[in-house]
Amino acid sequence: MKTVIDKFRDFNRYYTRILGLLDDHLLNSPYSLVEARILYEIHQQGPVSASQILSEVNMDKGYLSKVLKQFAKSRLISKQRSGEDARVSLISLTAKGLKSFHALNAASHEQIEQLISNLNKQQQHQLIAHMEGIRKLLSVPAPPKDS
Amino acid sequence: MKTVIDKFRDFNRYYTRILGLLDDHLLNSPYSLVEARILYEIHQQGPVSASQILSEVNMDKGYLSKVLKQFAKSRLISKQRSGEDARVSLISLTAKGLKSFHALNAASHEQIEQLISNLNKQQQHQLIAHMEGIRKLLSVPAPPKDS
DNA sequence: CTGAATTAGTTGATTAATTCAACCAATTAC
DNA sequence: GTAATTGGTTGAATTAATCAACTAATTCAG
Repeated sequence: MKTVIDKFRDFNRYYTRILGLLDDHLLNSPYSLVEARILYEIHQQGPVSASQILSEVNMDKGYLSKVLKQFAKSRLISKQRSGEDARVSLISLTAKGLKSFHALNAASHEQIEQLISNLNKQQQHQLIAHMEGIRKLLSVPAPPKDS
Repeated sequence: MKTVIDKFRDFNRYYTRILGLLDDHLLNSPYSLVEARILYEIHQQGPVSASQILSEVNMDKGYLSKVLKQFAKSRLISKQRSGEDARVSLISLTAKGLKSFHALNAASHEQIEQLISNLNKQQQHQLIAHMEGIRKLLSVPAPPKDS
């Protein structure tokens, strides 16, 4: 009999594949998965510092710096020095960057739409309920020590 | 209000991160995520051909060939020509490969254990139920055309 | 049967992705 | 004020991944 942990790992393999499929299709765009994710974060968080992005995305800061440099070079983002702390640059999407983001977004949206196209409304909501259930459970805090 | 698709994508970002965390920790091993996955498939499927692995894992066949070559060089796997079809090699783990696999496996197991350590039995089963629910829903087939 | 097309897998060349440590400049802590 | 820390950049190096060309074995079509 499979243990809870085995089943968890089964799901991880399964979902890795789902995510992989989505990426592949998304890759009619010139952006890699992480680039897309970075664009997303910049879009989401308005003017944002590199370290704020890092705290969301979990990657090497040197690498992020290079990706951002590329983005700046191709005019997807603009940087503005923070008044509060002159070390940090606040990054925003340019109009061009926003456009790229929207294109990516639409492609990704379409992929998911495809994926759930066979589900009726009720099933779709069940699906989301499962996802939210997982998140909730995986963020259950440790019980307080009764010291 | 967020749509079903938006929520689905939220979950994808969330779960990407979960998977990323697991990988990172797994990477006290000398193996990359895909290498680990390949070892897993060889272990799982007994003597297996490269193309069978490809059908599970979804990667470039040239790249897989190189990874397998490395594995062979470091004596993790052995190849044996298939009697049925002389083009295919059937791949198995050597004793050394099995040992490496077990080490990886134990590390991965431990990670998950950690992740669910705050959950009681009932919550753990809920978690698995959610995962299985997702799998089931995402494999709902298209309705037959009533032609 | 015979030649054309397909399939399994390999290889070399090339590009893309990622890491790493050293580093500068600004800020905070002592 | 000086030391330590933080935000970010850079160059060098390594690793990962792609791609097309290729060999050899197999299948398919006539």
